[in-house]
Amino acid sequence: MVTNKVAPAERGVPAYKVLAEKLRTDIEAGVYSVGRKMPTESVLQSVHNVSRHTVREALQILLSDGLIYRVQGSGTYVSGRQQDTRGRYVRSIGSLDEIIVWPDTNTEVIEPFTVVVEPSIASRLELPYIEVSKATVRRSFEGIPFVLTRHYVEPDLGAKLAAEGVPSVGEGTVIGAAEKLLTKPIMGARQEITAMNAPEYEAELIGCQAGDAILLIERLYYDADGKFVEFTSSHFNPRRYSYRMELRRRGA
Amino acid sequence: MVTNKVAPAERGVPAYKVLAEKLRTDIEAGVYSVGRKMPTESVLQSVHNVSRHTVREALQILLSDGLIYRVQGSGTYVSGRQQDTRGRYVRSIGSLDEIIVWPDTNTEVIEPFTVVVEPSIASRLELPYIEVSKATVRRSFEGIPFVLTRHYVEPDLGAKLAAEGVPSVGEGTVIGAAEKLLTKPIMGARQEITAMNAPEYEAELIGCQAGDAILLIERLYYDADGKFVEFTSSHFNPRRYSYRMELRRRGA
DNA sequence: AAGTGGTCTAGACCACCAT
DNA sequence: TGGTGGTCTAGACCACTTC
Repeated sequence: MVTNKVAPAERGVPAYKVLAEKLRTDIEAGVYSVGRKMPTESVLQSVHNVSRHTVREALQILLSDGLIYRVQGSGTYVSGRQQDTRGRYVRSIGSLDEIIVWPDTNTEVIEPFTVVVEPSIASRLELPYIEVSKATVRRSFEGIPFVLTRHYVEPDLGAKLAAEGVPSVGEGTVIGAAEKLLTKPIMGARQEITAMNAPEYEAELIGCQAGDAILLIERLYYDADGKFVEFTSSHFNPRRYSYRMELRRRGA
Repeated sequence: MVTNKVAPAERGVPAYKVLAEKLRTDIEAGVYSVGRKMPTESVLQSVHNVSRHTVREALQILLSDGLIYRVQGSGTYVSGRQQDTRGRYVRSIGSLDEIIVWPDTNTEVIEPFTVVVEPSIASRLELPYIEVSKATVRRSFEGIPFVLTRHYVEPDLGAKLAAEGVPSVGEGTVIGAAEKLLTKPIMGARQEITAMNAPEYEAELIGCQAGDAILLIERLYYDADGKFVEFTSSHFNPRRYSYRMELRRRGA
């Protein structure tokens, strides 16, 4: 019975993650220069004393992060790409983690959580009734408002959030606060992006004219059980906000 | 020497991809209802007569597509959502691979690749001169046009693509054709989404009125070396197209 | 306690690239 | 032809959920 269970190098952290972190650090430190070859799987295997499978799991992480690319029969190469930003409030969003924190912006409460009757929203959250808790907030960047967001949660959760003073002026997000009150972690969100002509109410709050084209982004957050936790509907002024994301190659 | 090499079920297609496709079809056909449990790894293993590793590779694909989610100790669940695909062409895009193929739509060439002088575009592609090759196409879904796209590549590449009859009527994408002419693979794209009021020319071609809010999506594709290969600018009619994506938790 | 997904090992054959 | 990454098997222990 061969069962060499190699103890993870750190408490509770899987070996492949430890290895991936090490390689990531090496790449960012320039140990393997851009466009050049990385060590082969075989080498990594013996150097770090793990199985090939573990090596491949580590490389898979770097691959899906776009740090490396691989060519069958040839080798593994460092790929690297720079970043840039300026002007408008540009956010690069590729995963949920980047939404839960929303740095450098301020929240302004237009309307705290109160129960309203909105069957279509309740149905989106798959609630067995027609009431939901709704709050409206506005976010600003450098003092200039750029988005109006309506948050919808089930009434119970809305009451708890309201009791904690959420949404609150300053930093933090509603979904971030909601997660702390839940047993299951937020697992993901389904997002839909479209354009619409600004209604008067929204236009005034985000600093544009009625009829101007604005971005509408709707998100449905769900927890690990697949239960929907929050629905948000955000109206963005496109001159003050740009939705940017990086698309990466997956497997092949 | 145990070496049961199970022949892939199809010509050259790996077993895990075949299995993933099968499961995807089943999910979309509603064989496993939303929010309910999928078969366990152990069951899939024996039913499809493959190793557990192969099963996990297949499930990994569905996981990264957001079709399923998994809870340790509990099981695998379908996270799919019913689509309200009435008339609109709804796409769910999470990775580059889903862009390179664009099923069920038709391409119409408005203008083939020709060299034009556009300094701002050339600069976006980081070309050392001000000329670029430009082509304009329109895509339709079920016979109804919904997007007008301008493609920009460096003049050399544009000439080669033109010689191959790209863009062409029918299926296939420009970036897909371009990749075949390159030495390095397409690695990713930087994408920016915003809204604008439709100019007259675009409005007419995508079936809306001038001034209507439309979606503008710009993409800058780059290869494994980080070299920019193509820039595209697409104007979508939001009533006929919806940009949908799944945001997932990364590390946790 | 039983069952599920998460991690890991050892070893094999294959497809492809470089020489 | 030898080396590299791609695919696959068999089996093991672990962490966690569920009963």
